[in-house]
Amino acid sequence: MSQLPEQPAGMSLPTSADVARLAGVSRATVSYVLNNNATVRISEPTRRRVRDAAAGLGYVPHAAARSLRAGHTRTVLLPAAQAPAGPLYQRFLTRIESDLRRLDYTVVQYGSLGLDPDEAARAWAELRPVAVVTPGGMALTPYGIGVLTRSGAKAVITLGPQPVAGAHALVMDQREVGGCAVRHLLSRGRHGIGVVMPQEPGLALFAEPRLAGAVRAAEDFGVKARIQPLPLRYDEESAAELAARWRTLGLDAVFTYDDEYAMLLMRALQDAGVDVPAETAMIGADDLMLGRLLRPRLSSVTMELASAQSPAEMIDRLVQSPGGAPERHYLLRAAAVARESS
Amino acid sequence: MSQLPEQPAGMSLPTSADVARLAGVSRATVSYVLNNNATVRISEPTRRRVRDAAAGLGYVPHAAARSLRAGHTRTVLLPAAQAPAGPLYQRFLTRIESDLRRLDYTVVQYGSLGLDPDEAARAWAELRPVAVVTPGGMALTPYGIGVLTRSGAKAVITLGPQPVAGAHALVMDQREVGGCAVRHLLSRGRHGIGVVMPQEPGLALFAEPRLAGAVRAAEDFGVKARIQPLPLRYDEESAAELAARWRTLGLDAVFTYDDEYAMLLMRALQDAGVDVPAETAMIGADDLMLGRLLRPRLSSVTMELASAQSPAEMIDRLVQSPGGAPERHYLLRAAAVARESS
DNA sequence: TTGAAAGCGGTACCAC
DNA sequence: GTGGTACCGCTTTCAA
Repeated sequence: MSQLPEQPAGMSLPTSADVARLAGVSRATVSYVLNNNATVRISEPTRRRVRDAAAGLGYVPHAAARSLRAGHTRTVLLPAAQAPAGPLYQRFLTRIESDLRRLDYTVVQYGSLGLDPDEAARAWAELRPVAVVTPGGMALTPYGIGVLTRSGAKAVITLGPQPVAGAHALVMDQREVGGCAVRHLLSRGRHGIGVVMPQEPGLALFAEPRLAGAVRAAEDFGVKARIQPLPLRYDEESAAELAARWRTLGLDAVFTYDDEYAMLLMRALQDAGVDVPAETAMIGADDLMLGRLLRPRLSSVTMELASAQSPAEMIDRLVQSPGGAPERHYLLRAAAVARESS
Repeated sequence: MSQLPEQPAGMSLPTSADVARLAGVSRATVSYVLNNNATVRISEPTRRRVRDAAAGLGYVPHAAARSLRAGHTRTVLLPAAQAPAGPLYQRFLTRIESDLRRLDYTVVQYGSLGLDPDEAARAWAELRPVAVVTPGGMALTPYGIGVLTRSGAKAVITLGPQPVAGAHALVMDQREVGGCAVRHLLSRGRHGIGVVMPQEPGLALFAEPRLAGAVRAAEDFGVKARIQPLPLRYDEESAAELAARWRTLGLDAVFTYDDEYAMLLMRALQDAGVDVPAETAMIGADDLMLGRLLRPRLSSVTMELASAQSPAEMIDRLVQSPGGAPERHYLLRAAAVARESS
C-alpha cells in the first residue's frame, strides 16, 4: 500500500494544474472530480483519468489555498491547556477529536503559552478557525471573542469550571465534586471537614470551585457542619507539617482534592499516628486505581463526562446555525464511591 | 488593554486593503510596515498612519494567504500521540513548544487518530508544515516521509523509543531504563529478575525496549542472571493472579515497568504475604511521588531529557540547512534511585 | 460535459 | 519613499 503510487523524484509537490495537464483536462475538472462536486456531471472516463493522474503524481491539495478561496476553514482550534492535562481532560480530548474528524473537521491544538489573552486571540484568529474551544486556563476577553467571531469563528466555546460571558460554554462544574464529597462525609456522621487546597498555581482553577461546592453542601446541611480549607503543597514536607498539627484542627474528616493528594495526606497522617478512618475519614477524587491500592481503600468521587449531545455535535450544530444566544452545557457527573477510608 | 482599539461593528475582519484605504496608502506599503521589511525605507509618519489604521480596525493577517504567497509556512506539526501522554512527554511538549515559539515557529498538534499512516501523512502535508515531529505511536512510512518532504517539510523527525529509516530521530531509548533497573538489582545481589510487561496496547512500544535493555544488562552480567517477562494488566485481578503464583516463579527481584505498576504489584505481593524487599526486591520507573509514599519506599529509575542542543534548536537548524544525513539524538538519561524496596 | 477566467489576501518585484 | 501589479493554488461561476 505504501509504495503503490510511484512518486516521481520531482522535488516539489504537484499542483492541481500538474494533475490537469497529465490528465489532459482543465484545472476546473480536476477540482470537480477530486471534490466529488455533485452540481456538475463528469464522465466516468474523465474521472478515472483525473484520479489516476492525481494518484500517480502523489498530489496533495494545498489547505491554505483552498481555505483562502473558500473564505472559511473547517479547522477547530483547541488552544492547548496551560496545566498538565488530567485523565478526564485527556479522555475529553481524544473523544472530541475523533468525533470532530468524523464530522470532517480538522482539529488542531495550538500552544499559546506565554501569550497574553488578546495576543493569543489574534494568533488564533490568523488561522481563521471555524470554531475555538478554549480550556479554562486560557483567559478569553470580550475583545478576544470579538476578534475571533469577526475572523470567521462561528462558535467560540469555553471549556472549564465556569462559563465566560459572551461565549458558549462546556462547563465542567467542579463545585459538584466538592458537594458530593462533603455530602458523603456528612452522611457518615462527620461534621468537621477539612478541604485540601493544592498550592500548585494551575490547580486553583479547579480547587476553588471544589471548595465552594463543599461550603455550599455544608451550609445546606446546617450549622453543625464546618468546612476548613487546608493549604497543601504536593510534597512530603508540607504533608508532614499538616499532619503534625492535625489534632489541633479538630477535624473528623477530609476531602483531599483528588486521589493523589489523598495518598500524600493519608501517608502523612498514618505516619503521625492518626487513624484513618477511625479518627479522620478521607475521600479523594478521580477514582484512580491507586486509591483502591491504599489501605484503607480510598473512597473517592468518580467523575465522568455526560451530556445529551456530544460536544462535537454541539460544535457542529453551532457552526451550521451560528448566532444564537450563548449556550451552557454541564458536562460533569460526579458521584461518591464509598470504600474503607470513610 | 482589552478594550482600547474600538473595533467597528463590521461583521468581518478587515484585509490589508482596508488598512491601506484607511491609512491612505497602498497595500504594498501596509505589508512593508507591518512586517518591518528592512529592504525598503518608509517614512515614520507613514508607518504611524499604517499602524494606527491596523490597530483601529483590529486587523489580523490571514495566515493562509500569507503562506500561499510565501510558498512555505513556519508551522511545526506535532501529530498528537495515540497513547495518553506520560509526564515525561508532557514536559517535552511544553518545552519544545515554548522554545519553538521563541524562534518564531507556530506549533500545531494535529490529531490523527484512526488514520492509516499514509493517509495521515497526506493530511499533514496539506498543511505544508516546515517540520514534522511524529511521536513513536504514529507510524511513518517511506512514502509518508517522501510526501512530507516534497510538500516542503525541511525536517521530518521521529520522536520515540527507536529511530525510523530516512527520518531524523529524537530517540528516547527505553532500553536504558530497563538496563538501569536490572543493573541496580544485580548490584543488590539479586539474580532472578522479573520484568513486568503491561498488556495495554499503547505501552508495548515502551515495554518491549525496556525488556530488551533488561535482557542485555543481564547478559552483560553473566550466566547467573536470569530475566523473566511477566505479563500484567493494570487491574487488581491480574496482579493478584500473578502474586498468587509468585513463589513458583523463583524470582528474587522485579522491575515493574513503572511506578504505577509497582504500586499495583507491591500491594498484591504484600496481600499474598510476599515480603518486599526481603523476599523480592522491587524497582519501578518514573520516580513519581507515589513511590516515595509506599512502604517500603519504592526504588525507581528516574528519567530526564537531556541533550547538547535543545530539540527546538535542532529543528531550527535542520530547517535552515536541510538535506543532511538523518541525525539521531539520544535524549533520555536514566538513573536508578535506591530506596527501601530494593 | 468541459474550459476560461476571476478572485480569495498577502508579498515582493519593478517603476515612478 | 511609495504605488501598481503579478502571482501563490484552488474553487466556482459563466460560456461554450
